[in-house]
Amino acid sequence: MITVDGQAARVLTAYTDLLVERGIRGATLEAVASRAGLSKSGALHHFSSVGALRTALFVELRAQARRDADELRAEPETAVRYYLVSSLDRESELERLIEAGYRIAQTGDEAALSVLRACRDDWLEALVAATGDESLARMVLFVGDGMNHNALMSAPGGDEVLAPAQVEQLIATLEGLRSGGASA
Amino acid sequence: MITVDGQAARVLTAYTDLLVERGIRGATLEAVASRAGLSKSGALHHFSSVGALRTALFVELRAQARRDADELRAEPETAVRYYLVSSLDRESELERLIEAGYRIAQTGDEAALSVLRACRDDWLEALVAATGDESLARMVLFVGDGMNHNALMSAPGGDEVLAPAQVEQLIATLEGLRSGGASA
DNA sequence: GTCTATATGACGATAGAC
DNA sequence: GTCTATCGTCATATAGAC
Repeated sequence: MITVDGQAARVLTAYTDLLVERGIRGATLEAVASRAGLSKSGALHHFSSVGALRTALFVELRAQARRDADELRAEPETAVRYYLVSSLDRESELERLIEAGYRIAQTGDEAALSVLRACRDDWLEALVAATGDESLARMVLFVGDGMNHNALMSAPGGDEVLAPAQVEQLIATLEGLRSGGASA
Repeated sequence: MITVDGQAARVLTAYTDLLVERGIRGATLEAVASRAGLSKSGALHHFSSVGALRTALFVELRAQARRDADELRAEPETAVRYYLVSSLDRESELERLIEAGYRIAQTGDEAALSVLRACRDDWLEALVAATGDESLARMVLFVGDGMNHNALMSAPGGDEVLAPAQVEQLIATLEGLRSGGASA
């Protein structure tokens, strides 16, 4: 967490984790407070309402997404691989924030949708800058979202849809489009 | 609706629509009943509980997905285009059912996840059969999911991320991988 | 800062009249 | 089949003690 400190960060982390692990219905104020080791009122001392907690999550997500897009730009050669591989890293704080934001967005929350759109635009721009090919950048973005979407619905301990070798194959195919120019 | 008739179908349609338009929080029994022109008890006469309503939605989704996969197999030449274009059709009943199922799945509902996985497996198998290329089939699946994901978070009346020309470009690129074999 | 206790409101479900 | 009325539960938020 880079936008909040101390106990507030613990509450925000608990909120994010519960959204990811149990969905909107499981991320109640009581559950969040309990995971952070506080009572409901204790948690509400740090964020004046559940709405304020959501807003804090959006700010954090936006900040981390910007950083991530900057890293993509800094290493244009490995940008495609980096974007796809990190999309699949279910342990990273950024991926957890994205997923949490997405869950909130699915209740119809306009602010969440707006933040997610802004993040996507950051990544698309960074991928365009890194590859110099808008069509390829869009495809990488979509494949990443698609892989992500599928990872989110995999069975708890079940077989992965996407074995490491298959991820490599996807990356190779997309990298092949890069110089080949078979697309545009 | 092919698995239910009459008033029950109206209730199920109302439930699906509300899930899509307002998310889990907006799809309450009262809202569903009201949209179907009934009181809560009136709606509960057709589905004994909200859980039964969910189950009916899963059955309907599964049935329509199977049909759709069969159509993919029946026309292997146009399967890739068909899959991608229909993924973007936000008005189709099947796409609305998928989205509704996905919203339920995000609350942690295991039955919903299981149905969505089954549908995805149907489509993947059908795309493999149609293209004869497992790697390409997976990529088409992911791109479709990614486009879908992005369409879901577009602003109400805002600019689309994906202009028709860009969709055509994506389809052309993926079709190009089909015979070219640059991937496998 | 953190707690307990409580007010207020929404939701799902049932009872019983028509 | 459909309604009105009501109960039980759970969520957010506030009041006030420590």
